[in-house]
Amino acid sequence: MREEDSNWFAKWEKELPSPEELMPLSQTLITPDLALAFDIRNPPPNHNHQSTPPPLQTTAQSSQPNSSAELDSVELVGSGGGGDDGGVAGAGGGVGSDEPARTLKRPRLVWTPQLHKRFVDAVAHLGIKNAVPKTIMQLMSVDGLTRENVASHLQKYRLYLKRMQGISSNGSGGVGGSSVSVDPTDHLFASSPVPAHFLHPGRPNSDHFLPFMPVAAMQQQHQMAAVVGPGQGQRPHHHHQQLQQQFRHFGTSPPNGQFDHPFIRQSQQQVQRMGAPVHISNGSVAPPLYVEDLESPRAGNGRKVLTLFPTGDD
DNA sequence: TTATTAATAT
DNA sequence: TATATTAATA
Repeated sequence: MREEDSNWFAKWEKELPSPEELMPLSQTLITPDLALAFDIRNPPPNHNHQSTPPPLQTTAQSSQPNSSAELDSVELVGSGGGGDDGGVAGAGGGVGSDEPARTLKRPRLVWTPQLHKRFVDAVAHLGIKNAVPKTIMQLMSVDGLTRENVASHLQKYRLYLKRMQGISSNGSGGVGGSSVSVDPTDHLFASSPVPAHFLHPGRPNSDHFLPFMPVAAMQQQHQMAAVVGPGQGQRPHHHHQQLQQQFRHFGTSPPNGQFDHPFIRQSQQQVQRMGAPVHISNGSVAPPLYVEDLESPRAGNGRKVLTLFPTGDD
């Protein structure tokens, strides 16, 4: 009975990111606006406090076919609105003179599977209870991520979870049968496993045999700005397999559906991240790490997009 | 003040 | 389409 719970719990825990994965994995999401505002173009010296991981990429990820440097995180695609170019004016040109860095519009954030995974992991760690935008954002430790970003994503994610709950007893063997099934829009969410308790929050005693989502090989977007122009469909994707196993876990929480984390304390403003040297918009900002201008990979119409990906695995 | 949600905008 | 933004509400 309970052991079953422990079962999935252990299973799930295995997938959880280790502290080492979580902390240092801070993504380098830099808002171009911020960068521009600071007029930074080169990476400032890394002021580590003491034990910050160095050069990352410890694993056998030696090959980075990316000739464009190890730009591993940010990618912006210019936009303008297909066919419509008159939108630039205004603040766009004035950047640099004033310090509108405070009220600049950031480019759209692209939720890559990796980023989403961090999101899910964070929520899993926090428990549904504490999984509120602010907290999630803090736990994620992603540079440049705003509460709004998370809130927006969380909203959609919750809807997704709700949809998933709807289909519990669906044998759905028929391929050509009914409809309930994969929504093309759920691909992103499907790329990350959903903790069981997410689906049934108030059901500690459910010995439902969880069908478990086929987390087999899912689609994976490579580093590519997912920009789509109006009329231009973005269909073809790259298929890749991703498998990252991690061990090590902390947090001894009972499989009750929710738990909270002992650490991650937020006083008021100063969030002592476990060591993530990330600080961004929030009163004082430390110069971002680095920015790099990349040419739009394939922006049909050119929409400003910000995509960040982690040190990933390929 | 933040969180949540629906509606709406880009 | 995916994400942002807004407005209303708790």
